[in-house]
Amino acid sequence: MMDVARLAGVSHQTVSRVLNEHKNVSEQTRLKVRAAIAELGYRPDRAARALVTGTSQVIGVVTQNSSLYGPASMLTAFEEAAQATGFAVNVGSVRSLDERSISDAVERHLDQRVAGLVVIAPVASAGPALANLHADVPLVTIDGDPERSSTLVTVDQVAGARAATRHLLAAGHQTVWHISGPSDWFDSAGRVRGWEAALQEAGVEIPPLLTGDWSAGSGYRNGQLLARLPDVTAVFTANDHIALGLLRALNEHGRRVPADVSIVGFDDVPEAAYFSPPLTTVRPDFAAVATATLELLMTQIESGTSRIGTRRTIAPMLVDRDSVAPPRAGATH
Amino acid sequence: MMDVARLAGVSHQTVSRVLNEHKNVSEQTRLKVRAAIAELGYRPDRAARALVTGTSQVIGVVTQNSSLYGPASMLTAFEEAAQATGFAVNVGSVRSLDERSISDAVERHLDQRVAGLVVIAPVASAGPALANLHADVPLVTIDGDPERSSTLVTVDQVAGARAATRHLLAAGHQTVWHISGPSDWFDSAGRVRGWEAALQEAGVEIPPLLTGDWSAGSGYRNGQLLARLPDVTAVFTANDHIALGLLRALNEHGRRVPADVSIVGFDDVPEAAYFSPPLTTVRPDFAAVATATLELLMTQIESGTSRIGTRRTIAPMLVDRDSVAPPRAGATH
DNA sequence: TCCGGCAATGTTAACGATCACAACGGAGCT
DNA sequence: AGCTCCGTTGTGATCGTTAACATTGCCGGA
Repeated sequence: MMDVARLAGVSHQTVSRVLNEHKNVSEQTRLKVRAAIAELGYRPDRAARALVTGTSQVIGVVTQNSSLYGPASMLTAFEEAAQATGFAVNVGSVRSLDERSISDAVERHLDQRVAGLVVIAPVASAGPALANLHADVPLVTIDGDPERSSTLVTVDQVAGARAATRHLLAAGHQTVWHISGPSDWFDSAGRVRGWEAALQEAGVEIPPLLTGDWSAGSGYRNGQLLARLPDVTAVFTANDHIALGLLRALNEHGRRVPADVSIVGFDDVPEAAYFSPPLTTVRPDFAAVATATLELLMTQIESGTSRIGTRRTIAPMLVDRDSVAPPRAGATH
Repeated sequence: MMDVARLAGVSHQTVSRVLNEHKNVSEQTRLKVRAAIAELGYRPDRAARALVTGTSQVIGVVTQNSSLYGPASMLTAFEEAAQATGFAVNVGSVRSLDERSISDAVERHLDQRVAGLVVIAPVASAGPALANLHADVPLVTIDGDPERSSTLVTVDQVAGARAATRHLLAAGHQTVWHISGPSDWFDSAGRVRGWEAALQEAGVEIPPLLTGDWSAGSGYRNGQLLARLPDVTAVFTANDHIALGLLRALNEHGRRVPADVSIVGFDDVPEAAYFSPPLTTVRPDFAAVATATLELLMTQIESGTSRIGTRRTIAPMLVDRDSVAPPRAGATH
């Protein structure tokens, strides 16, 4: 930095001012300094800056290391968004989402003096870990606990599930079954509530809930059961992979989709359009989640305030493909 | 740090020595210092350390932002491995893998003074970007250019493809068709070579190559073609998603898998076991790739040397499921 | 006894930026 | 003319750590 200053014939402080785009620098010296910077190929040392300002240009993201489609998509979307603002993204993945693991990951990030923290915390156990966070770091939670998190961005699971269920009902089905995600996930709980709400609104019987774990395997296992119940003509699954497993189970039992059973999934994974048949599903807008998250985080970082109680909800969208059809006349009841 | 020193009744330098596990510190003072650290909840400032040592405890990873299964899996696997060694991981994703984008991402990481760099660079265009890297940062390339990269970890695509092709041949098929990935990917090229080699070794006709782009859609489109060719009884696809699209195309044309056509995929995505039928595929060991990468990188970081010309190849494994069967007697020729 | 050597500890000076404050000079007002 | 104000620039001090070197005290050998 001294070299740049010398070459430009100014003081190091003026160089710093140019770097930080201070207003009170004359156009002339600004140009001189920029020229010197370019000539020497100088780049400011982030560490030195972090040392004196007490904050870095890094955002920490805590997520689970599984390659679940939702969290993974959010991570990349967020990373891309953050890049545009000049912030770097530090990932700290945790193997399981228990309180201890999350606390550890958060601590690691705090160690690194991150400017802000994004926690993708879809399960209840993440709540306490964040509540005990003494430090006043800007923090935004994605898919976190609606009861606890002060700043939260979330996909509107209830609306998505309701749309999926209504879509099946509208096709003429008596009722709709549901294979849910793990019960401790908020996403899962929200989808269950939306499903129930839609059935209730339609004044229709609510079938027993089947529970999965997001995996195709759990869809397959629950499908073994559903395939044996002739009553079942419509199923809403908590995600597309469960739907894939279900598809296979129905296949094996000779029940055709959508002729015998209609299915709606959730997530719209890229392959969903190539299931057999192409899957009607609900698409959450992960890019919008990422953008909203970044926006809220930046507001906190810039204002110096932490934990503004803001909530942002992103509405998902039903993608209609070929896995839904009216029930066969007189098939049930 | 001064506070800790005062409380322990030593100098700040001694505290630093304890922190860095220097040898010449008496057991007694070490304990005193540790106690003081614990009591005050002190944690060293990474930025200050980075400033004086000139290096951080951060590893930068450059990858593409698409959610392709392979790269995404490697990223999480690597992140987890790095965590164990106390290193943080900074992701810099790029939208496309052209030279410019990669250079930019690398520059961003260099700005952050990363201790080492991992580039997941599966396409040829990444080569020049890395070659022009003036700085002497420890660097490991994953799936990079075998001709250029000095330190490289890679899945043995050729071996995997050869195993897949042989498996189909062993089932009794006359020959094996192939739908490849994008032609500028090394992974893709390797799988094509392995496929060709296996056919050649068997002294069997090599059918024309079909080209896809990793997506299920490309599998479907190529499948439209293959489904019309009665000769086709065995197909090896460059990944599982292409296989899924192919499966649907065959389905639509009334060709059954594996009765009429046998398929082998690549990647073993978690859902592959629940395709209809469950997909026989080749599983690369992403965790092993991550471990090897970290190991090579750490060697470079610790020794201070950069770019040791080491190459590590990870052998994949064939996972046999239900998408392969012998051809029907007298089906062809 | 004296001295070299070594282990344990302390002292001072960096590292490279920003911040707080001071200094300068020209414009505009009384 | 003299004063204030403000835009522009420069001058230390400072952030929290490690590196380099200095110091102390004890041990063992000549």
